[in-house]
Amino acid sequence: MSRSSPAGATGAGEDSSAPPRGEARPTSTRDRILDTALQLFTEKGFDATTLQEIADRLGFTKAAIYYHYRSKEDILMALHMRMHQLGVEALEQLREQRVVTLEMWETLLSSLLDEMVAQRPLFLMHERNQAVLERLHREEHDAQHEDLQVRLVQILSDPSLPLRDRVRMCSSLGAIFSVLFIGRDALDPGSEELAPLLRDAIHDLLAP
Amino acid sequence: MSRSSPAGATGAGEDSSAPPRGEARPTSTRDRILDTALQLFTEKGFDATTLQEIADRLGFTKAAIYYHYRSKEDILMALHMRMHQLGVEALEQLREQRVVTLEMWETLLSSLLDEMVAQRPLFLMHERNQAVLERLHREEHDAQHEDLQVRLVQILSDPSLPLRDRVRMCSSLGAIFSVLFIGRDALDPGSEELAPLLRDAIHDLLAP
DNA sequence: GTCTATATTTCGATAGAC
DNA sequence: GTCTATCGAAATATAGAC
Repeated sequence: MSRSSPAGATGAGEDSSAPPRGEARPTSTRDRILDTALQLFTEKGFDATTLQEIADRLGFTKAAIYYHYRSKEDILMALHMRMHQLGVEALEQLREQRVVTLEMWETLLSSLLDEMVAQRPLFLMHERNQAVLERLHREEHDAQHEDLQVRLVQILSDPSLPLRDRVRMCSSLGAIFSVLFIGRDALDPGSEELAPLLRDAIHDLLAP
Repeated sequence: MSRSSPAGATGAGEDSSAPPRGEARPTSTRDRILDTALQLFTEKGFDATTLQEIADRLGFTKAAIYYHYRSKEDILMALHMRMHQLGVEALEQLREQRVVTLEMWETLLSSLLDEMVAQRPLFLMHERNQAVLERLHREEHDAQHEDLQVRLVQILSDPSLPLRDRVRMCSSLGAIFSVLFIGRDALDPGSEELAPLLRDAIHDLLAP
């Protein structure tokens, strides 16, 4: 408990004091661990990934990781927080809104789509490790976790909206996920044509 | 290798000789293990579930499970096969089809929706354990696994279809998943109103 | 078919040198 | 910050009695 190392007591909080403000991003070891973990957690799943493998891929030993993170779960949480932040920023748009209209939802999904395309690996990892992440979630209700998902459920549950509209809001969200994840081997997600076509589909779905 | 027990060499094949053809389904121990595993794999994930827990919940010991299944993975595979069978039957409809039209896709999704509603726990487990299942998949290319997903990718990749249509086919599939899984806490999946509304949404998505 | 051990292995985590 | 070495805790799987 009395260490003077990066693995400090913040749990999984991203180090907000991004220190080396340079041009050729030095990529801290801490971040390199995160990147490698992201790959492996996605490929094999969190539980099936060992710290040994992460260390091997980075060229040092398992023990070194513990200088940077307190536990394996901490690494996962750090990744989760990265993504969580993106989602929170997206939902920020409709903070304060009493009621969410179909138009607002469409706007929201449009920016969410951009973010997901840009950060697909992160979302993919999340998708493929739902069970573990939800377990960690349960064990950490201490946090400020008015989580993303809670807010989403809140919106989609709003009884002042017709069920029809809520079904379509949910469906349009699913459309994004399916094209980026289910269809990731069938529809080239890098293609420039894809996003506009998906936006069109979403638009049709949300038309009154 | 020379056992005379149910855990025989079939790997994970469902016992196709459904023996006790009675009215009050005796529910074999083999099936009860499967049901319990389904619950736990969904709640906590495959890796985080121990055979001990499964046994506890069933009221006998870990060792007894090994009489019925050769390994923990075998249990997962048996569950996977249950679901796989459903998907194969659904896709059977468009076996022989040179090209899949939007109309055919809509019909397919309609029956898929029925099946998914009826077997939601099974699909939910699958959704929440993608990483493990894909890993097992890789290690078992020996099987007849022209898997479901392969066939799906095949259809959604068909270059003779406009990209626009393929995006919408994929989106409509995602709509089902999202309403049944993402929105499972927001939109009561048991509701009678839900399926028709979802079908309407899918129809709009697939309109030419 | 189910039990009581027990073998075996793997992996997260720590201690302490450098 | 990274290393070697090791501890300790599961958890899968097996052996053999009942």
